[in-house]
Amino acid sequence: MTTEADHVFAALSDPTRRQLLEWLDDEVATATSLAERLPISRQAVAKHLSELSAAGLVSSRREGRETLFSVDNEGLEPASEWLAQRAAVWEQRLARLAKTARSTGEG
Amino acid sequence: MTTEADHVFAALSDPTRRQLLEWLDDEVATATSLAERLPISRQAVAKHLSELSAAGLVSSRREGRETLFSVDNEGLEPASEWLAQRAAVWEQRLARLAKTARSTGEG
DNA sequence: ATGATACGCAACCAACGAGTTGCACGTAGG
DNA sequence: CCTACGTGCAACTCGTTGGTTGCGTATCAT
Repeated sequence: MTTEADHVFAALSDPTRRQLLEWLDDEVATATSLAERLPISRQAVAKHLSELSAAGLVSSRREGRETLFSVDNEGLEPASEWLAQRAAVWEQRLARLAKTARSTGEG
Repeated sequence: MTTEADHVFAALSDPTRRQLLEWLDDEVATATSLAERLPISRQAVAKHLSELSAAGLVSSRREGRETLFSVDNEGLEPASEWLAQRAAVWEQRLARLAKTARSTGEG
């Protein structure tokens, strides 16, 4: 089952892309300005932004000759949902274990 | 900055590996038994399990001629921590926005 | 009009990822 | 002992990915 979570998790697996997301939390920026703070080319950054965009994590709007990128934190939902579900299973299991321990210990 | 989150997110980006984690939530299993439910070879599954292990998401113990894999949900923390922080920034930003809207609207 | 700036597209490359097959080694059981 | 089973390791293929460079084009300012 290939779902959205694939792309979101894949997008987040790269430290450069996570860095970009963190920067874009604070400001709207262009690929060029972001590339200046990184040891890679503008095109490399543009590719990363394109992948983030495909994953629904950033959106862009053209303004004159610039393309402004902004963060789209709602896009994180598929990933955090999956994680939350895992955590739920996990905590539920712990709770059940505790319950069993209590009943066997007290009963 | 290459951190643990890299491997965790990368591990989760593959639907087969997420499936394996979900199965291993319910039971302890061998690579062979898991491969029987998937359209891929045992070795392919073993590789996935190896990657999950490297990411700290599963652990294994040898028992006779079998290798039993079990889930290690604590390994999800680096990923969920990062996501939680993003969510926090996001909500804080919304709260600040709401506050500004209120003050400019009422003041 | 000209030059500088910001962009997008395409080709190319090295490295990695997911998958396969083949084989050798330990272990369980007739 | 011998066979069958389960595993691990290595080699190989093939598509993807992160990176580069080069080029063409649109926009802004002089």
